[in-house]
Amino acid sequence: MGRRRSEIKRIENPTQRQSTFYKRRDGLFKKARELAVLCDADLLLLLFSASGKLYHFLSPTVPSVKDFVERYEAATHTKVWADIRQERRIELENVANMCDLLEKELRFMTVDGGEHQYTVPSLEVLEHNLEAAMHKVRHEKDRKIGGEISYLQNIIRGQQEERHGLCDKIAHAQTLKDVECGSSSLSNGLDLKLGYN
Amino acid sequence: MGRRRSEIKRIENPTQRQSTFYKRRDGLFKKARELAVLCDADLLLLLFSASGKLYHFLSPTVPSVKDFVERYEAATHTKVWADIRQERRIELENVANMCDLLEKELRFMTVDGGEHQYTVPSLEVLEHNLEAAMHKVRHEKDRKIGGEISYLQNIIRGQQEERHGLCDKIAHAQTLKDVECGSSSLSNGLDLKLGYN
DNA sequence: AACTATTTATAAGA
DNA sequence: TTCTTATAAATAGTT
Repeated sequence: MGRRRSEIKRIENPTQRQSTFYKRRDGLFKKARELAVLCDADLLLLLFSASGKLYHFLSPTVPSVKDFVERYEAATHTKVWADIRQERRIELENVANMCDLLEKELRFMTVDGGEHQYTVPSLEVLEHNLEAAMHKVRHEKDRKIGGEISYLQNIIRGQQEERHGLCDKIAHAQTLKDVECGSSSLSNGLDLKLGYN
Repeated sequence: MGRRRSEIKRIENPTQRQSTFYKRRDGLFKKARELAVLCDADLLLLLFSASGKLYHFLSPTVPSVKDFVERYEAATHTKVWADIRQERRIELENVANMCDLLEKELRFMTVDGGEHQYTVPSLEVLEHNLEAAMHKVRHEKDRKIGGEISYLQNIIRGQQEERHGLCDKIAHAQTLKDVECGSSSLSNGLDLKLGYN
């Protein structure tokens, strides 16, 4: 519909192609809207220009692209996102299984009841592991307690030293006092220097 | 474009609506295809009739609906499936975290090294748990071994009884033989009846 | 973007 | 449905 009949093949002239794109794009969207309204149909139209620009139309009755594609999935039984979901599901199951295993093992090791379905050899492995763990825990505890004790001992030692120092000072002060009281005051400064430096 | 100018509003007559739907659907798809070819554009057109029937068109350059919607996502920054992915990711993370926790705890309990970041009280709890678990494992082992022993004992007992029976029978047979050889054959039947019933 | 000459789409009718 | 056809609408080439 125009001045001349046009073949349906790619328009090589970029200016002409762009012009035609605008006109026909508007026409297409208009037709899409009209169809939706006139015939009570739902439609989604996504359009990328050659330059990558996006134009889209969604009939007003449809809330979102997601809902629409889900409807499409349901209609075609062609699960658009099935692979992603599948991947995720498998990944999740693997982790969950691992988790279950660990939890089961752990539950047996702690106090709550578990199913008594262990064989004697596996129980012996468990016993061995527990014994090893016990030693480890005890060692760790001792180390920690040891550390705390030596920390406290250090504090005490420090305090004792401090106290010693104080005692000495007090003792010295006492001596000075005694000296001061019982002798001449001439040799005071000298005495201090000799005895405490 | 027809015999008369038509308003763009829902066609109430179902027959007419259906007819118009067919015509305009064909027109729309034709226009879509032409636009794609003439202007080198990519487009996706999903259409549901009022009765729920699906018609779709995907420009030949685009391999799938999924790819197209992904392109749409990239263009709009409107993550169509973001929420699903998010949900899954969170779910997965939760399980993985739980798994890590359990594994860490378990690793400490078994032989390999872990980070020594436990406090003394938590080590005492661990020690207590391990002791409890140890008792449980030992008890379970004993129970199993006990069970197997008594099972074997039963078998032995059975075999012993069987052997006893056989011995008796042999002894009896011997007796019979002795009697048969050393006495008259008159009282044979009576002897048997009295002694072994 | 606006203007037409033309082509194309389609409403109504068969 | 599908075809026909009168007419409305779209648009190619042009300005």
